[in-house]
Amino acid sequence: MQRLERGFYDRDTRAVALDLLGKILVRRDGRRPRMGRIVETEAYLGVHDRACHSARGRTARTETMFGPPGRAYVYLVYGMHHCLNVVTEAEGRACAVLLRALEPLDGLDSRCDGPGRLCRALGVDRSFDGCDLVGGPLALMDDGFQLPAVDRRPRVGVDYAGAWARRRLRFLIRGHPCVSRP
DNA sequence: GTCCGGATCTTT
DNA sequence: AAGATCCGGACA
Repeated sequence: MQRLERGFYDRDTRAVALDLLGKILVRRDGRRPRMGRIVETEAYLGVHDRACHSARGRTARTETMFGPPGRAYVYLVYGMHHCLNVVTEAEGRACAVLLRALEPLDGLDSRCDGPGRLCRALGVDRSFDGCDLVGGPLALMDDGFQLPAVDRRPRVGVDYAGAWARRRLRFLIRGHPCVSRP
């Protein structure tokens, strides 16, 4: 099982969102590692994407997205749920992939279908914003899993984004029971 | 300073 | 179908 390196993230965001399907997210904190397989992602394409946070400009909250690829961008939605994203492409492009659902593999007792549940299960909160996925306590691994058929759908909860809301930038493993919605 | 709406989840 | 709950961003 091999940890994904910087170059994996420094690529087209849609390619990263697709290739993250089937990879394993690991949270190490000195106890038993918690891990799950990624079954659903969404691509956010930078400052021109009206659904992407970076489209409203560079601020303290979105600073991490504007930084180098391979770091975690974590934010709070609806005042109560955290969302974990992976920064992609070259520094300054401000693109990211949202991790929406995992199939629990080890050390996880609760469901991870949905970005909020995923973060709660792994104990990820805003203190993880900016944390390096190539070298930190949060890691993405490749275990050679062969990806089955993939479906593409419009992203969830971004209806305000006009034409961008209709683009099929959500990727999921077809028919997988752990996706957040069919 | 005030106001508004959200990349959600749980409960009814 | 609705409520919880709060921060960032937009205005003034």
